[in-house]
Amino acid sequence: MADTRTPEPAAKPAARTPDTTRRSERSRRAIYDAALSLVGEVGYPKTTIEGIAARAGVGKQTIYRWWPSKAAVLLEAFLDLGERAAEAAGAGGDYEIPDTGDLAADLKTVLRATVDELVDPQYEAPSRALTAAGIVDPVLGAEFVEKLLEPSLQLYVKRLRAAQEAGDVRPDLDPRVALELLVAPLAHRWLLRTLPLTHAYADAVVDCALGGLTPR
Amino acid sequence: MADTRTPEPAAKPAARTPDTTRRSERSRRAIYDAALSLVGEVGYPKTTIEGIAARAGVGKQTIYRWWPSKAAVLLEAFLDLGERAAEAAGAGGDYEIPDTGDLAADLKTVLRATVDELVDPQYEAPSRALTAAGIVDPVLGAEFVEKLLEPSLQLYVKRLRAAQEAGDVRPDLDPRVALELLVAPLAHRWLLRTLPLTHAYADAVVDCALGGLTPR
Amino acid sequence: MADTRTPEPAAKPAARTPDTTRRSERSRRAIYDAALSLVGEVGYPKTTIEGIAARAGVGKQTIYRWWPSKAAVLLEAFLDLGERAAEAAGAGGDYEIPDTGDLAADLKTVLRATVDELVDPQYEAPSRALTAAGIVDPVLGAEFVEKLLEPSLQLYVKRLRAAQEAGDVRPDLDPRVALELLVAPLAHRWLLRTLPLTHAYADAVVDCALGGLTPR
Amino acid sequence: MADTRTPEPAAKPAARTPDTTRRSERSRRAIYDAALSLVGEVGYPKTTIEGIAARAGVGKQTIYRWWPSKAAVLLEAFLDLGERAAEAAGAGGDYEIPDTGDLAADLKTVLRATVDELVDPQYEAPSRALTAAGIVDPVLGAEFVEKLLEPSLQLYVKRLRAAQEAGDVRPDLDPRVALELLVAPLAHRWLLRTLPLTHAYADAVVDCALGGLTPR
DNA sequence: ACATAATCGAGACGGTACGTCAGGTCTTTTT
DNA sequence: AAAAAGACCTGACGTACCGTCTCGATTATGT
Repeated sequence: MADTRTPEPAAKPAARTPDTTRRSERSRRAIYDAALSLVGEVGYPKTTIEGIAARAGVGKQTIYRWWPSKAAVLLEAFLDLGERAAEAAGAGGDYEIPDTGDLAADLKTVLRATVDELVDPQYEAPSRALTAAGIVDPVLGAEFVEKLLEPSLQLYVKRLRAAQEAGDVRPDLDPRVALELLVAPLAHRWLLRTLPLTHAYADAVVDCALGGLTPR
Repeated sequence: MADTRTPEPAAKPAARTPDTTRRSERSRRAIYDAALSLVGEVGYPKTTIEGIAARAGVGKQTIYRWWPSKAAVLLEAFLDLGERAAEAAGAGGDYEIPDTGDLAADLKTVLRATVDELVDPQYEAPSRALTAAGIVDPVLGAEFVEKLLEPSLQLYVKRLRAAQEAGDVRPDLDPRVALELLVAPLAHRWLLRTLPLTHAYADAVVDCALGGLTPR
Repeated sequence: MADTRTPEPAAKPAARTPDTTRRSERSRRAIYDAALSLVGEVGYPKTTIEGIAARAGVGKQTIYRWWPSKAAVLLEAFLDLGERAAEAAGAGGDYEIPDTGDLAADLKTVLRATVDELVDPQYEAPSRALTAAGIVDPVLGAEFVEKLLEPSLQLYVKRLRAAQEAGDVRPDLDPRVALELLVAPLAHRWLLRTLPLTHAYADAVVDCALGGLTPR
Repeated sequence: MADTRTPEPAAKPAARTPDTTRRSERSRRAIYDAALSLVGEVGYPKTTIEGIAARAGVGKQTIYRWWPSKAAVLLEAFLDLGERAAEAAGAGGDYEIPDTGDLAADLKTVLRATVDELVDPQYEAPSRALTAAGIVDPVLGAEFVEKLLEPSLQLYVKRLRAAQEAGDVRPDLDPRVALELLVAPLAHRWLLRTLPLTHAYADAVVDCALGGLTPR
């Protein structure tokens, strides 16, 4: 969508900018599909560009022409997967955290859904792979955060701001910090597999974060 | 003739167990050093087993004999680094979270130290690499958590239990959940580089987690 | 005490001379057997010193102590095989080409036997391997010729000299040249597999060599 | 061309057939040169595929793609050397044994030339290596004989047939047997280094073979 | 008879080369 | 002009052996 616009008038003289208008949509789709299925089947490290090209019925150069790395392919494929899922599910592209007036309940709803998504076997392999790649490669990591993570986090910022206005959250708090108190524990358990990631845990995190550790 | 008799009652014929007593201490040290320095210099993905062997002045087989993978080498090297640092620093091998009676202050002290360690350039590359490898490879991840992470987390459990007895923390809380409220946000920022990881952030997390998000 | 004296007035200080009297006969036998059987089974190039040691139930060093190379092991093993065969077959260690007075018949008898030996599957693999190794390595080749080939050739020299005295062979001929006219064609066919090596061919060679190519 | 079609309904899935038309002539030449020079310098056993690739400035895979073994590379390199030498020397690609009417003289001419070639240091190392490899490996040996040896031998067959028609050679003789009486002794001395290989020896073999061993 | 010393089995070690796999570039032909 | 195909150089993979070396544990004399 935003894809059709050339993202850069290319400052770099060495930047070989292939003509986006002539790009084969068929190939791109096939590459996305091949990349995701391969990561699911054999894991990220054993997924190779040659393998993706072969399964997609595509020349290697077609991949190298449009993506700088295996991780970049997977990131785009994953974004595309999300978009397609969004299109399929809801008409509107934008999600919101519900605001029923009951902050705790709203947060539990959302975090439970997050738990479900994280443990969904279809998504797990590629998102782990992507996260791990981003941890090691700062450039990829920045893109990962910007395109995939930050939009979701902004939803929390919005909901928490509303809660502050409603008097449900202390007004002096930075919503960025608050949000991380809610989201980071789930991410932690998922990434490091320290303990099982369940709905009960999501509830406990919400209660604990809202009420604080100290007695009242 | 001797071939026909099973020299081992073991089931797995593939289990080649080299003789640990004959192992060369010199080689092991050299491999640890080479692995850590290479990861620091060229990054984890460009660190190769051949490279480690070459820099350590060691045959490749000596690495393959004792470790199953590059990640395993690095994990052990990192553990060894920790041990040596511990030996050098303090006489006793055991650390504790201080207990001055002021829980918030104690936690801030520890989390600030954690921040310092995470951004220490010497440790950053290998620990990122290791964490990322553990995220993708469950076996390695389990080992990483068990040997490196869990011991640290237990210190929080202990300190929080003490705080519960002292009435500084709500007695109904699971210390594991509480601890993650404190630790996970730091890990989150460090791993995903969403926002800068500072002492101020550590303090904010402690205040926020102890006091809770809702007004009192 | 014996250690302090240099066991050899030799120039080479590196000359490690193991004590032959303490040598293990069991090991030597086992090494011979292992070497011959391995060459028969997997061929000469895939026969390794480690493999011989393993099959013989012997340490690698025991081989390196007594032989300079794989080829040397095999050569000795082959010589030993010949000796044992000789001991088993005839009482006397010395062979002779029969002298019935009929030179052609005597030569045919011997050359037919040679054909049989060359195509014997048990001997073929090791002797091909040995010959090939000697072709490439002059030192080994010299030993091969001296210990294995030359003794046989001397039998022809003797028989041909007798034939010259009896007036059956032209007196001006060099027996060395004459002998090669008889033996080399067989060796040629065997080594290069140009055409089948048969009794009929042995007979043809004898007739042709004795009578000459030109009409009489 | 027929190569590119046929995706193959064939049974063998292992049959990887690279596209000959896209082959790099530069690489092939470089590999031939590197192989021959290395064999000349360090000998056949110490010539490695890695070494050939390095000297030729070629990837190892480029060798493995087109040849099954080190020996096969050398064989082709040697054949190519012969072809180039032939092109350089004479216009016509075909050689003949001269027919001056004096069979003995003609044979001596050719066999002396053969002697010269065999002791030529440039050719000696690779041809010994090739011969030895062919002795041990029947497949290679067959190719060696067919492509390198047999064409030369056919020249003898032709000359000997002519001699038979001219009445210089007994008409009942098989030219294949006769030819081996002439050629094999030279090969024997060359391969096994029993005695020096000289022009005088070539002459003696011719005289002896033509006249026969028995007195006339 | 027993201490002495070399050989023995075993196998870890620093290396070299193997044959394979994939990366990323380049070229050729097809669409 | 991009795409499918795939040959090419590069370099790492993990394995197999090389020949050296160090370990106890046998032997096997030679005082």
